[in-house]
Amino acid sequence: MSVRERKERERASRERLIVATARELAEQKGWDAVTTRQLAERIEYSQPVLYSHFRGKREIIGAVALEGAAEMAAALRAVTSAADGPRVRVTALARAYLDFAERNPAVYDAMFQLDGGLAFAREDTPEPLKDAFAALLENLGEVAGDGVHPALFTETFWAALHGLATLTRARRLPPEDTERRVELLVDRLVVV
Amino acid sequence: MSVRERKERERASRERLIVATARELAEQKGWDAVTTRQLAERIEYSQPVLYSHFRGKREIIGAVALEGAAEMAAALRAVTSAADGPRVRVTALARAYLDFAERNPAVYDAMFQLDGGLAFAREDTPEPLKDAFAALLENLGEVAGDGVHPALFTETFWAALHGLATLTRARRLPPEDTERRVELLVDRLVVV
DNA sequence: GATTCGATCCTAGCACCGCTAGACAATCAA
DNA sequence: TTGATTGTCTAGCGGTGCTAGGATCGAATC
Repeated sequence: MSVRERKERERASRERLIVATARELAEQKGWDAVTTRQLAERIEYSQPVLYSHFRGKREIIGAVALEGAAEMAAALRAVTSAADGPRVRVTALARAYLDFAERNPAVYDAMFQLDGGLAFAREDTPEPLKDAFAALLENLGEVAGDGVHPALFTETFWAALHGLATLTRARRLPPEDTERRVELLVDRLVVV
Repeated sequence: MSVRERKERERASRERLIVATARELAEQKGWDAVTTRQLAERIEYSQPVLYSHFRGKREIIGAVALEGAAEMAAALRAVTSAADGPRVRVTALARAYLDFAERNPAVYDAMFQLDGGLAFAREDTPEPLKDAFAALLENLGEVAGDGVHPALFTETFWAALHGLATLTRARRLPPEDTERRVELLVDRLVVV
């Protein structure tokens, strides 16, 4: 059975290569440049190989999104665990969120802008997505204020961050004042 | 010169037809279905005719975006002028904004998600876009609170609305609680 | 009224896209 | 060694945005 196992390992390894390469290509040249042909050439296999791992391009985007969600959750927890006081934590959280979006625009798009075929806010939502939301909830729930449901507050705060991230990157908002917008958001929304 | 003028009128009329048809098609079947072939067939001309009016698909999206911006500005002013008291006005504004986004998803995408080749937040920004932002600023500036720049406040509030609109439509947020999220946003952000 | 000539529009085609059928080669079991 | 199975590739389908070049048509001139 060891031969079979080796093959399975190799196959899993190639799948990771596909996802990593798609991500890399997307960050370098944008998702438009992530064509099945380009991707196949970069991994040095033919196009149909991609379809033996994923149903199509959509699923590849979804895989990148899941990878990104796990990273984002880790990044958020890293900064919030190092901050003490709810107010300081939330500020750090907001900055880390926007920082992640800015540093990984393609991954962020895969998560929240593109269609990766993933289900959000449901029971069958993939674990990494649930966990990323949980990372937000952990820090935002405690500053929701009396009578405001923690999840609802988290959703609203998240939406505001998402709006800042996307409008800024789409050049709809000038990037200079991002920090002041974050401060305003935290000042007004957070109840300490 | 009357012949020339008639031709110019017809040409302008055809241009409006292209934009209106693109918008209609986008709302019916999504922007992916707005291909130059589909569009050409619907207006009953050949593909190259499109390129005698617009540089390419991007510019057509841009034209739809401008049309949408003018409409949105009008819609926002319509509801805010009928509401008295800053607080009530802002609530009405927020609802009208999200309502516009929900009723005209393709137009909203053209304005804020897709690349229509338009410049935002600059001197050379097209007038309809400036005016749509102005419609927000008119109502939001007065509730920014002391020491907070009206434009900065408007940008932040807008970003929050944009986040709600896009995450909800992309099924990242459950649609049921939209109203409560808006209330929370207005409650916390607005200073009366 | 016939004829030129320029504007206008269409046919045909380019290089690319996502995706897949079917041929082929490599590997395994008997 | 043979036969079946698995894996991968080549080639191709119908689609995309966009454009070159020829046909057509109508206005202006003789």
